[in-house]
Amino acid sequence: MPVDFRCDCPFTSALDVLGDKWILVIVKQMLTEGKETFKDFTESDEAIATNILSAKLKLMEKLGLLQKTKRPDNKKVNLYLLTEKGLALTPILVELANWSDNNLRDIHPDILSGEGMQFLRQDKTAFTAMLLSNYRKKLEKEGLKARAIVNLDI
Amino acid sequence: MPVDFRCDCPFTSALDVLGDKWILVIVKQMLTEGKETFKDFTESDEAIATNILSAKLKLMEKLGLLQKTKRPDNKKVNLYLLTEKGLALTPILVELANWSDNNLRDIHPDILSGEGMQFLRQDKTAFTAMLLSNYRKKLEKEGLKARAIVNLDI
DNA sequence: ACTTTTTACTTGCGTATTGCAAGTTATATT
DNA sequence: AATATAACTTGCAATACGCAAGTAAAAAGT
Repeated sequence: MPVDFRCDCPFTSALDVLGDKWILVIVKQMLTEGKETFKDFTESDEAIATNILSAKLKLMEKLGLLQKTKRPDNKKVNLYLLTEKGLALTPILVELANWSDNNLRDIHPDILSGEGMQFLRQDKTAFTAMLLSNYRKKLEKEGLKARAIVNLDI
Repeated sequence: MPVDFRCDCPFTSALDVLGDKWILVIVKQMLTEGKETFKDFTESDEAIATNILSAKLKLMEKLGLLQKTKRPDNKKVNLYLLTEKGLALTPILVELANWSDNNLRDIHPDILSGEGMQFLRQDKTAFTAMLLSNYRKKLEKEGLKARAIVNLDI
């Protein structure tokens, strides 16, 4: 699974890495739902299978999108945390959500329009900045406080 | 192939539709390389297989991302042209290219840095607007002029 | 101390998507 | 009328995805 690039186009190369059904969903869950452990991800709405989750987390670590660590007081639970390279995916996610909001409702009427989406509609840039700032705050606290939930009910 | 949605999350729903290796590449080729016929797509750098191309074009038409038409004087050649819903994907593509430009060079050093990418780096918004405006100009001419190339050598 | 639960996986197997090569049909060109 | 071109389809191999079950190590409960 070492990602082979089709050509030198920056658009296509991004899709060689991100063009699947799971990687960006996992980033979303970390960024907007505060998920950080293997268990967290398996309990999500999207219901990722454990074998795929395992493979994707490994790949994402290899790609440098996330880092695998542990809390000093717990040898069992692994923490998966976004790196800067992973955090840099935020604007892509925001554009994806924005596109769904504007263009997918005809074939999928139940798409959520919660507080988060309304914020996004008003100010995309501020929404992106908020997600990043929340996650960075969470990272700072990591190791001390057990959990700094970022859940926004998108 | 009727796209089934995993849940009601706008992020995830976008990926249910766009989360594959080809749809956004096809949109990119239309938007930045002036591709519009079946033949055009098969001749690309990315080398999409004809069976996959056929399936994806059908799906994209069904999703309303593109429209299939012909020129009045030619019954053989099909034209695939982006709709507004398809054009609305432009900001996503721009963010993808921008992410590659900034984060993928370590594992893929040959990523292009042409004129287009330099424009993108300087002003993402203006770059997006330029792509859209170029494509709309091309659409206007369609039917009269044979080809309004948008090729930017990204 | 020892039994149970929790977490983080792996393995096996079936299904779905992707990819290659070759073939087919209709239209256009010579 | 013969050849070439465009737009496909079909068959089959390879890869990715998905479910269910099982395992190992650490933590929690008694």
